[in-house]
Amino acid sequence: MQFRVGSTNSTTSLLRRHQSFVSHSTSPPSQTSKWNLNTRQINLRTLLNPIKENPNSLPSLLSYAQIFQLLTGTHFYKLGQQVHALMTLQGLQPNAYVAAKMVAMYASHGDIDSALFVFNRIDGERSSLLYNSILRGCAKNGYTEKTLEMYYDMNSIGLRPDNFTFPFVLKCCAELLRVGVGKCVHGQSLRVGLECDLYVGTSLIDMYVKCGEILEARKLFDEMPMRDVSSWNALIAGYMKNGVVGIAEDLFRRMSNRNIVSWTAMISGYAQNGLGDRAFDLFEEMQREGSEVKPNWVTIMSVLPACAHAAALEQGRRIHSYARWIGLDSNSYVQTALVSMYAKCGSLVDARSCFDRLCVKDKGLVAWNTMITAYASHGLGMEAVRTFEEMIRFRVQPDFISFTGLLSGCSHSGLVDIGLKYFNCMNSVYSVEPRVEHYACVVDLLGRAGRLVEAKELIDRMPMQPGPSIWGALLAACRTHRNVEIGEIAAKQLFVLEPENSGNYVLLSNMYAEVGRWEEVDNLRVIFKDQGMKKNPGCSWIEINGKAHLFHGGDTYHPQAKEIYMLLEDLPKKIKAAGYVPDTSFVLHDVSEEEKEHNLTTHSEKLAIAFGLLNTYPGTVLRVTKNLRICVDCHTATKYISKIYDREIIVRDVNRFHHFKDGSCSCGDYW
DNA sequence: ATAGGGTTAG
Repeated sequence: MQFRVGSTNSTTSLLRRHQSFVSHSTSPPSQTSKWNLNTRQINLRTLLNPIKENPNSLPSLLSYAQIFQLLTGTHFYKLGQQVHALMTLQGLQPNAYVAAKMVAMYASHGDIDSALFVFNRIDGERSSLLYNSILRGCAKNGYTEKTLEMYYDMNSIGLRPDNFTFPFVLKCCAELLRVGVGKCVHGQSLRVGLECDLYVGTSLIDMYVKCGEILEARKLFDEMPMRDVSSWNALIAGYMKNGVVGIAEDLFRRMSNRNIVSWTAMISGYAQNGLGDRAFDLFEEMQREGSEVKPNWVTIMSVLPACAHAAALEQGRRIHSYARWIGLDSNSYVQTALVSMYAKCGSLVDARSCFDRLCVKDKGLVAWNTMITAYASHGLGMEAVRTFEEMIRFRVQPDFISFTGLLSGCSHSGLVDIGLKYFNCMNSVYSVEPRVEHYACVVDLLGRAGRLVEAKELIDRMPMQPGPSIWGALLAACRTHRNVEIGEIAAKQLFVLEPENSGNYVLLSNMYAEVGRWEEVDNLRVIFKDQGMKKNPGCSWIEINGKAHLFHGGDTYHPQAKEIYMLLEDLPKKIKAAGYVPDTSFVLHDVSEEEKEHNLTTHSEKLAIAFGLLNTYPGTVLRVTKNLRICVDCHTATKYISKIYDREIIVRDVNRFHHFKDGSCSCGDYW
C-alpha cells in the first residue's frame, strides 16, 4: 500500500492552506420532522385493525397493495411476511399491481429472493409497473446482471419501457462498464421518444461518463432540449472522474443554480485529483455562500480524504468538530472516513476511537478494511491480524482489500509464516481470488525477510502477468538485502514496464555504487540524462499548530535556515558520541565520503525534524510526512534524535508510519 | 416509483 502523493507543486500549494475555515457561529440545523413516519403508521393501523379484529374479513387486493406500500422501507419486515402469508391463506393471488408493491417491499429489505418469488408467480399479465419494481429492486441491491436480464425479458414480451425503466437499466450498464449495451438502450430510448426526458437524459450522460466516453456525454448534454441541475452535475462529475478538472471548473462557474450535489461533486473531484487545497478552498467558499447550500454527510465524507492526503491532522480535527456541530458525525460513512483520516494523519488512537464508536450494524466491510489497513500502515501487523479475525467472527465477508491490508501488515511486521498461511487459503477458506496486488504483498513479505529466491520463484509461477508492483517489490527487497544479481533482473523488467520512473534507475545505480561497479553506475547515469529524467525530489513537511511547513532536501531559503543548519551540524557530534556511524550507501553518485555525509544531513526529513525541535515545546510529538521512502541514514538518525531530545517523532513515508521513541522505531528496523 | 455528489485498496 502506498500513500499517493501528487506532484510536488500541488503538494506545496496544498500545504499553504491550513487556516481555520469552519465557522462555529451558526446554530445547528433543526432535526427532520417525524411527522411523515407517524401518518404512515396511522394509515397502516387503519388498514390492519379490521383484519386483526375480524379474522374472517376479506380485505380487497387494493388494500393489500396499500399495506405493502406503507411497509416499504420500514423496519416491519416480519409484518410484511405475515400479511403476505395471510393473503395466501385466504387464497388471494396477487395481481400485477399488488405484486409490484410486494416486490418493492421485499426489495427494500434486500430480500431479492422473495421479490423474485412473488414476481415469478403472479396471476395474469405482467405490467411495466411490475417490471420497473423488480428492476429497481435488483439494481438497488447490486443484482446488476439480473437487472439487464429482466430488461431483455421485458422487451421480449413486448412491454414498452418507460421513463422509470431506463434510469435503472442505465445505472447497471454504467456499473458493469458495458457501453455497448448502454448504446443499445440509448437507441431504444430514442425509439420510444424519451430522449427529452430529464431523468433518462441525465442517466445517459452518467452512463457514458462512467464508461469513460466523456465526448459522447458532452454531445448528449449539448443537444438536450431541457436540462436541469442534475444534468449539469452529472457532466461536471464526469469531467472530474476523467481528470479534466479545468472544464469541470468552467461548467461549475457557468451554471446558474448550484445545489449541494454540485458543490460536493467539485470538492470530491478536487480531492480525487490530488488537489486538496482547492477542495478546502471550495468547501470554505460554499460555507460563505450562506444558507442556500448546507453540507451533508457526502460533503463531509468527500473533504476528509484531502486532509488524509496532506496529513493535516489539525485540519482534519476541525472538520471532525464541524461535523459534530452540524450533527453529521454519527453517520457511519462519515465515521469510516474519519477512521481513515486519523490513521493517515498519524493518530491511530483517534482512528481506533472513531472505529469503536461505530455500532455493530454500522461496522461494514469498508470500516473493517480501513481499520485493518490502519494497523498495517502503522506497522502493527499482529493487530491487523486480530482485527481481521474479529471481522470474520462478526460474519463480515472479506474482500480483496481486506487481504491487501492483512498481507501488507504481515509484511511490515515480519510475520512471514502467518502472511503465507493467509495467502495460501484466501481462496479456499475466504473465497477471495488472489490478485496481482496480493502477489505483490507476498513478494514483499518474502523479500523483506531476505527470502529473495523464493520471492523470485513465486513470480515465475504466478497465474498472471507480473506488473510493476511485483518487480518493484522485488527490487526494493534486493536493495535492502544487497542482492545485485536478482536486483538486475527486476530492474530490467521495470525499465521496460515503466521507463519513465526514475526511481528504478536510482535504486539500481545505488546498488551498483555500493559494490563499487562504477562503470555500470556511469552507464545508468548516461541513460538517465539521455532520457531527460530527473530524480524525484524528496520533500517532507511537518505540521505545527495546524500549519504545515514544507522542506526540500538542501533548502537554504527558509527564514530559520541558519538555526536549522546549526542544529543539524551540531547533531553528528551529539550522535557520534552515542556511537552512531552514518550510513552513506544511499547516495546516487560517486562522491567523497565527506560530501556524502553533508548530503545526508540536509535530507528534507531531517530539516523538518530540526525545524520541529526548534519551534515546539519540549515533549511535543513531532509529525513529519515524506513523499518518498525514508532512507536508512535518516531512520537511524531519527532514532537517536528521539533519545537525545526525548521526543516522540512520527514519520509517515510513502509506505508506512514510523513511530520513533526513546531511541528505537516501531518498525523494529524492518521496513 | 425514476437522474446527479460517495468512505477502504491502487
